[in-house]
Amino acid sequence: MGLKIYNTFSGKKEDFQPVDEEKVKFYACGVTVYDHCHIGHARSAIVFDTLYRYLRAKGYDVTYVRNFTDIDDKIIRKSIEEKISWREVGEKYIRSFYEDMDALRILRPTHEPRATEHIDDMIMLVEKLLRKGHAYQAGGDVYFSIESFKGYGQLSKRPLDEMIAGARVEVDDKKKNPLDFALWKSSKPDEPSWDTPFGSGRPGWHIECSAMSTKFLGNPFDIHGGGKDLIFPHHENERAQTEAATDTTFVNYWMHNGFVNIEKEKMSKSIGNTLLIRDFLSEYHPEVLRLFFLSTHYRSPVDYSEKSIEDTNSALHRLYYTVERALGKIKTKDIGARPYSDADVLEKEFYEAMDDDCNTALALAHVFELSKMVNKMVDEEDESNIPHLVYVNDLFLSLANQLGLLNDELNVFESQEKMRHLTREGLQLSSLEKAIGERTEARKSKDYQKADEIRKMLLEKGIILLDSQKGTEWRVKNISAAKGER
RNA sequence: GGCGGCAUCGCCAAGUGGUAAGGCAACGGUCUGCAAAACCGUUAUCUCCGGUUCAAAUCCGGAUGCCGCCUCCA
Repeated sequence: MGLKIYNTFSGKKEDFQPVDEEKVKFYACGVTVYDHCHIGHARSAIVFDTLYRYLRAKGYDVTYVRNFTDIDDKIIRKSIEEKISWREVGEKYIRSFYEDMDALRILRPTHEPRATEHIDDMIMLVEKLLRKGHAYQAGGDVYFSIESFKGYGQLSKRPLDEMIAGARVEVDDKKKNPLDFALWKSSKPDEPSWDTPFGSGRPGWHIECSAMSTKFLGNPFDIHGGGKDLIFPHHENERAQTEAATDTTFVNYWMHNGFVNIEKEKMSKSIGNTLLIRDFLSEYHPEVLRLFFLSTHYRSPVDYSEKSIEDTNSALHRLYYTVERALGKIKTKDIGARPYSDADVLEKEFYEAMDDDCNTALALAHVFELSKMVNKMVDEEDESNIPHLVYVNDLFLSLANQLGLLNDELNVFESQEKMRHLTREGLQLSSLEKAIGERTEARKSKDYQKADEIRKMLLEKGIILLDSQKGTEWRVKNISAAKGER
């Protein structure tokens, strides 16, 4: 089994061959810390988190670097708005970022450098580019000369002359070529700046990723990832300046994830339809978002809609209940597992799917089939198959975990949702329990009319009652289903 | 204007040459005092036209319709 990765550079799926046989060096573009993260950031983080988990599961020693851009025009603007220093802006939103990412169970990368911690590395890189004639100074700024790098445009596949002709490029007299981009910018008097041999100022946007990826991973390194929008100009420019400076390949595999639309519309600040991760999490369990994104191939656009999220929510519940049922049947931890070949087939297919450019949608299909297999075994009368059940359930859980799913105990998963629901409906847990108690009494005395009234009354508040030998439990009714009835 | 992508069951979504995964929803059945959950069963020939091939959702050409990027953006 070999991993294949779709490489944006070649436009093809390629066999993955790391520079070092055992190791993978992986860089993903992080965020600019000037605001809370939205679900588009979440998608990128989840996609590359999944890749990170999978590479590790395959036995690679992975060095994963994800940066923070903590100096930039937007941060400066925000610091004026919020009347705090630009450093405080960065601190504030880095904290926010971690809260969101931790909630989503995004694993921490190996290194998370901040741009301003590596100003010296950037200065060295700019100096090198000046020395080699790939950059020039103009009015306090330093620009990269794209004509000095013959491969410019190869990543984004744009013919140079047409890009200039297309001419939505800002005209700037200081630049020799309109497509030249800033490596270093002079600062205005009240802006943050660093002293350098080529004048005081602050870094251009692209230079940080070149400097930090090279520092932590060397050249070339294996995988560079980010959102599709970063292909041009960010990654094109990173590539140009790094390869021009080092005369070696910068990156072997470029990976880009697709965008998130909301209700069929592009999510953007100007339309005002951005959905923050924290707002999503106040309504749903974090794994709902992960399962939702993993249900679509990472390179395709995905349309966020309330219905899709509700569907995903139902699907996730099903997986959780499968585990509950299995554990209920297994009861004790002491039962040994006995291999089951039908499950092994699904495991193999799971890995084949993941090997095929991280086809998580297909991999998930196999997880659902395992879920079905577990449920079937739970329903079997014959207890002699329990060791098989133990085996299949373990496999089911481990593959789900590998995708970052089913991390919680069911009661934790459910209780969060129940509390959110009670709050939304303005219900007290105690009064709910009282009503359930009354119904239990009514059922005991065979007063089914009263019992049904209570069931119906609670159903109107989105609460489903489940009677079993163990007593009556309650669950939150799927919201979209509830809406259909009202 | 340039570059690129997409069109598969009611909805979401895999599938790049051999007669279509999975999820959600729906319906029938088992179970239940009634329900729910779970399980079993049922529900598609892949936008249209033409071509290549023994064979195409999958390759080629064309049409139509969506969308993204080219400017900060995950």
